[in-house]
Amino acid sequence: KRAYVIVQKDFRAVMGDGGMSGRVFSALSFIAGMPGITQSDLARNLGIERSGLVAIIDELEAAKFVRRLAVPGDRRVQALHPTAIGEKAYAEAVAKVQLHEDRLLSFLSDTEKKQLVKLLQKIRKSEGEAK
Amino acid sequence: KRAYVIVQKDFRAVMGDGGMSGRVFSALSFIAGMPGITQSDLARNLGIERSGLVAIIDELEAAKFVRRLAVPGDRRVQALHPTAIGEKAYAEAVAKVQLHEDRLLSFLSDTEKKQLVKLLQKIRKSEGEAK
DNA sequence: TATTGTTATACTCTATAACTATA
DNA sequence: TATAGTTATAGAGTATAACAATA
Repeated sequence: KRAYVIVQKDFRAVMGDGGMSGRVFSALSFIAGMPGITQSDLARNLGIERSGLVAIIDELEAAKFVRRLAVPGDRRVQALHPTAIGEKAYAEAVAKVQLHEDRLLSFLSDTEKKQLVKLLQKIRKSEGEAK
Repeated sequence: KRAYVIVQKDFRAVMGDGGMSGRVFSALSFIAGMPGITQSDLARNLGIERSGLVAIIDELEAAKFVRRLAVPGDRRVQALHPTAIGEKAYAEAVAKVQLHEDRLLSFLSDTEKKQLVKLLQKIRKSEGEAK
């Protein structure tokens, strides 16, 4: 059962060498998938504190991957939108991660891959329910 | 496929609330399983640097869970051995982790659990091979 | 020369607390 | 009062570089 620990390390390593750090990639992933998300909501989605997210967004904004846009209705919030450059960079990062994933899972059959994904998604879905 | 990220977080959280930190638990796990292992070998097994291991062993020794013992043949090395207290604490920690794991996987059937473990072990085994 | 354990130091990631401006 | 974004600060965890003792 301790295999999990090893697997965790694998994936952290795989994510790590994409030029983009894991946390930045994750943030960009959410912003690309949910344009207009606020920083607070994004922090909740990422499971980190709002304060920690600031540096990540600063980095993404400095790289011109993301813009902070004012929202008409509520002047407190700043909606996060991916730029064209950001979307391109994200697509490239996804491709890289995909490559590593494929290599890592190359010795599993398609059926096994599907099984694995199904099982992990089941675990993930139950996440919120467990008290 | 992004389910992995979520799952990683789950397991880190699960490991984290055992009173013992994840890295200390992992170290104790290896020492209990391979009594007499040297610090350098243990660091290699854990995938961290020798320097970082010192604090962990200091902590385990302060808690009387582990002893550093001189080795007759080579006066540079210090063999790590679990104490009776350490072995008891380890067994209890394992039980705690097991409980959380069971809870987390409670909605999977036995067959599914076996499948999952088999798949993850396959990934783990290939780890060293990938270049 | 190489290796073991160690210290010192710096960097990354994250959390907590406090602040501001809005609501 | 409550919330969004921010700053400052501190704590883990890890890595690198250097050192003394030993091989």
